[in-house]
Amino acid sequence: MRPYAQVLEKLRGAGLRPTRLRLALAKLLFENGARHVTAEMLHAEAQDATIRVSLATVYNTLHQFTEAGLLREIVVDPARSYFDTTTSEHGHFFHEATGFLEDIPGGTVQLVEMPSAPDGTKITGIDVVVRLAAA
Amino acid sequence: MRPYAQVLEKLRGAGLRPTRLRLALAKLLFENGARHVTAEMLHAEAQDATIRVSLATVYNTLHQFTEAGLLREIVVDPARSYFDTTTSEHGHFFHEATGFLEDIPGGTVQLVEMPSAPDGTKITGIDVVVRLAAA
DNA sequence: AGGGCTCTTTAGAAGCCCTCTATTTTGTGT
DNA sequence: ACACAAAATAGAGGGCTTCTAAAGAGCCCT
Repeated sequence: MRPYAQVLEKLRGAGLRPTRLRLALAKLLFENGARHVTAEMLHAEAQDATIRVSLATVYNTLHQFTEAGLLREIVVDPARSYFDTTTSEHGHFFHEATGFLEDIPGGTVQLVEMPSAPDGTKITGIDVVVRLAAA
Repeated sequence: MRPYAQVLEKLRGAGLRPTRLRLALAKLLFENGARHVTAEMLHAEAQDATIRVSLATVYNTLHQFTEAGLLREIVVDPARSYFDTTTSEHGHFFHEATGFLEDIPGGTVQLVEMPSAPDGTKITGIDVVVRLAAA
């Protein structure tokens, strides 16, 4: 198999130099389905895959990917930042007890009415987070 | 005027001892209309009103009020926690550049369809945040 | 291919919110 | 008032994230 062809294209398309680490992290992120990761999770995963990378680089990379539109940052937990590999508009379930974050399945969560942005502003994103506890 | 009657009732109703600082902070919070404050903002305000209170107490108080249902915590910014004096379900505009948080006016933001909670969980809250940038 | 310039990566320190701890202060029921 | 329990405090400590300065890797041009 040609392991890096896809992610390589992805990085090129985003105008990011395809460095070794970016390729490796991109592979972890984008070749395992829809994912929601924290910096620490991704760092640990990289270690497990014997990719030597510093936590600072993981943060850098996540932010660069986010700016390039490959990731979307989801703010649900004051203590941690999550990054979502699905960048289109969609809602999330957040399990408060475990910190597990997942997409809301079954089509997009939609608002009855689009709120109109205050004067002098424009809407850059709409986040819908449904918080969950054990039943 | 009888300055503390209202907030006193509020604290009593929530089962919180009406201490001097709680009364003072509650007054700042609840007698100035709908508000969205961070711990630091409230602390600064208290100082300005010549209320000597430590930041730790402000945090304690905000959390106690939140648990008692007098406030609602809004997670919009990874760097800061906001507390909202309006506790009913409603959406927010968040001005990313300034950190200013406000209610979405004109009736409640509503979802087209209520998502069903995953097995073994129950919904504890739904947050809708509309992010804004300068037009 | 090699040189040089720029962009990346790194480790460690530092920053920022926020929480914890141990002590002092305040409120409350008797 | 008294004594007990709850609350407030200062300061240290913690966790996540960012910064800094130095080393390394990628890329373009000849």
